[in-house]
Amino acid sequence: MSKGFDDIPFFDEEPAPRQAAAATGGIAARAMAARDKAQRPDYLSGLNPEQREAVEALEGPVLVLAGAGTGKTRVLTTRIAHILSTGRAFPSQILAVTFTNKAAREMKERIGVLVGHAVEGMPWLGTFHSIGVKLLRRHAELVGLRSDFTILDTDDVVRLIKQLIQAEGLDDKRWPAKQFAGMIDTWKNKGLDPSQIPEGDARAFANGKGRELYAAYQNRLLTLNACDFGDLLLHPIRMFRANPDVLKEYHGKFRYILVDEYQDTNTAQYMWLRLLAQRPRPSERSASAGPGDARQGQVAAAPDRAPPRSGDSVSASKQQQINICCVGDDDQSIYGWRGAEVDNILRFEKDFPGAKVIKLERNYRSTEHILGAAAHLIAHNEGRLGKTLFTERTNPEDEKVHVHAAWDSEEEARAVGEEIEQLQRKNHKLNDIAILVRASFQMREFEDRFVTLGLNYRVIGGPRFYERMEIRDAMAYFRLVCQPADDLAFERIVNTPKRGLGDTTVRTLHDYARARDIPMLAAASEIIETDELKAKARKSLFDVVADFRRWQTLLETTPHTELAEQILEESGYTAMWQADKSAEAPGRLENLKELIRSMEAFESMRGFLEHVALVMDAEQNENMDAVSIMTLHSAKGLEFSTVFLPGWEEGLFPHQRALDEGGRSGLEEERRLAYVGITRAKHRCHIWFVSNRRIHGLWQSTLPSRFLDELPIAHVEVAEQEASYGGYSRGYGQSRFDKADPFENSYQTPGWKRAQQHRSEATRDNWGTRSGHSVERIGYGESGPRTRTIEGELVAKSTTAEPSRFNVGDRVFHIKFGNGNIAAIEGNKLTIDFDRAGQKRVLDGFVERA
DNA sequence: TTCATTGCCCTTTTT
DNA sequence: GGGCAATGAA
Repeated sequence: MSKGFDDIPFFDEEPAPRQAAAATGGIAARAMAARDKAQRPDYLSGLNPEQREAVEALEGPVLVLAGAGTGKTRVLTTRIAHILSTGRAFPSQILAVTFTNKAAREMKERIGVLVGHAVEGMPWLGTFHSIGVKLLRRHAELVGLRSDFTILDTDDVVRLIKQLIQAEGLDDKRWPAKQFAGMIDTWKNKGLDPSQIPEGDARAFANGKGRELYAAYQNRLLTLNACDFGDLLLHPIRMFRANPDVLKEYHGKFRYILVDEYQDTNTAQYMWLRLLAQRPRPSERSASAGPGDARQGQVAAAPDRAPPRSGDSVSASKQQQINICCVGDDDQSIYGWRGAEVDNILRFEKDFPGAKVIKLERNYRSTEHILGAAAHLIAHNEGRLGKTLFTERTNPEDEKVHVHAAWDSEEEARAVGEEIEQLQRKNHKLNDIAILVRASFQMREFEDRFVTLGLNYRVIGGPRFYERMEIRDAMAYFRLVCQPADDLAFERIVNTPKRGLGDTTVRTLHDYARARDIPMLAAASEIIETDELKAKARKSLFDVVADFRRWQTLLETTPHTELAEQILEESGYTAMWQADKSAEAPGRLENLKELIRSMEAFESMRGFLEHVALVMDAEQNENMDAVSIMTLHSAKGLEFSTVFLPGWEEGLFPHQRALDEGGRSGLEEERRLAYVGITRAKHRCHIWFVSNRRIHGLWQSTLPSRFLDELPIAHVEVAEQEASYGGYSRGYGQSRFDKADPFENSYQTPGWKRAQQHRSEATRDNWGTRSGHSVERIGYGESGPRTRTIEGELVAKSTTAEPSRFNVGDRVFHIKFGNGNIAAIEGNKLTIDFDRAGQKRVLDGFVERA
């Protein structure tokens, strides 16, 4: 974020009079408002005072800082309902943006419940991208597109960039297209045109040709009449800047702007919102020439494509205020790595002078232990707006947050599995249970275990339906029928199924098309009239062209699902998979059927294609009772009765790369992620760490996460686990937890001191960013689950220690698993075949001779 | 064109 | 260690 941004006034120095909004609603509206004041409508009655304030503060900018589980969505939806039912705006005058389709869908449903039919008329409720598409379809020509432009997904983009890299005569090995796609994405998140990217960035790629390559990419997109996801935001920004009259039209249109998850907005989204929420000063010349923009130095009108901007000053007649309301939680900002600017939320009051800030701190989700743990953890972050969640529901029965240690990830998975089975026996629904991991590779172990146990699970956020090869192939056919200029689609399927149109043919065709500046399909229909291709290829291509011509004519006459089926049939695509005898072929055919089925819900093939471009996920069956396994990132916004948080180890969580690349702020984002994880839990939260984890195929001894140190002892209980605390020799029957202070004395033992030393050395060596860290460790040494974490670490070292006092075959007793025979010994780790509990790995400190 | 070998990556992910 | 993608040989 550039400096000097702060002092750019967001609104006119003198905001329009507040009553303006109500006045435009007319007398009826005012009367309705008055009536509503007198007798509160139902929908307001269930709100707490802060929520109500957030709902009723309809005029002027509002920032709602909504902590986890404080009824954020409720406030948003009720606010919209309130605006509508008090007659302050028509549904079409409300702009409500979310980040995900899921959030948009949910909002729509919930507003529907509150106000009934009116939601149908809320055309501007959607994701940033879907609203961007809507704007662009209307004004495509202003940015050099036609309104039937296609939206490319990341896969298309990478393929396209690869072509460009090769066209530049560069080595596509040395300069991976994927990497460059990522760079473009980053630039676009920041709202940067090719001319505006930092010199260093531009030089870093493709022998210094980064900027040229980016520009070439943008040109290619225009030729293809296509957009990538970033363009869905940037084109509208360009369009508004270059066409103040169009912007003015929308200023007149949107009375109320609502933004969900404001902490996740990136710079481009911020600029987009700013344009829409800001009314230009009367004296100000066209928007793109404003001093603010010059200083910002970001998106300018595309010089060669955009029409000349009018020099007219904007006539700012007396207009009603645009009322923006942003809802978010700075503590849940976890998408910094993909361009989100927490700053946007931290800076809100400066951006929107006179903004009302409302904090929602009353939590309706979690027990006080869970909240206490989460709050204490997140308090270690600096630069927060500072909220403290509280709950009024206290229950002595509530469990503390559990911290468990395990020897390795396998044991971790096994123990979690057991715990889930126990919950299941107590009639807990699996749907209420989630395992939230830091990185997706952690999922595998749990999946394996659950398969063995026969425990239902669902992985959320895996490879998506629309990303599957067969679906993308089929979609490419449909796209090409609807949009003959879609060269990427053409190249994808021209030889799928195999038609003998290999690289050489496609290359020839490609060159032909480029030379004449026409789409490849058009080039194909020309080239088959010439003798540039060999007879065989020409015949094949002739058939392809004929097919597409036929399908295009059918587009208007045949029902789209029927046509889709026909296309897959006639192209030989279905036949291709039918002939395939590999294991996944039947599944793919099934997916294709599913694809056709899902088209039924749409009016036309075009409508369907648009949906798929924007909504990459397909609904999955929620009917099954199953444990959810997902990453912490995808868990945001969800809640579960019981949450397992495995893998709290240094290097994994916080992730090493976050520390290396993000430094202090990287660490803080990791901590927010931990906060998000804990606050997903309603009743039970189990945190795990292991002593050994396999990373990149190598077993590594790991240290417990520093986040464990940052949990408050008052709300945390370190669970007694059969393994992993092996060095911890204490008699059975006298639990540590029988004592008032379970950690009594333990931090004075030589073992603890040794471990602490080891630990601080390790951390000093590995993390320069930790220099100031000891300050953060509240209560280190006096309280906190230090002992156990340390013991867990000691175990890792103790494997090579003295020989075990047991021998293979010994009969032993374990307090939890009962009697068994030792099957194997590795250091102090025993593998024991228990009579009743089966084979377990246990540390020898926990068994005695039977 | 297909299969096999080799090499490379390995945090998080929406649209 | 393993999965995937690209390359090279048959």
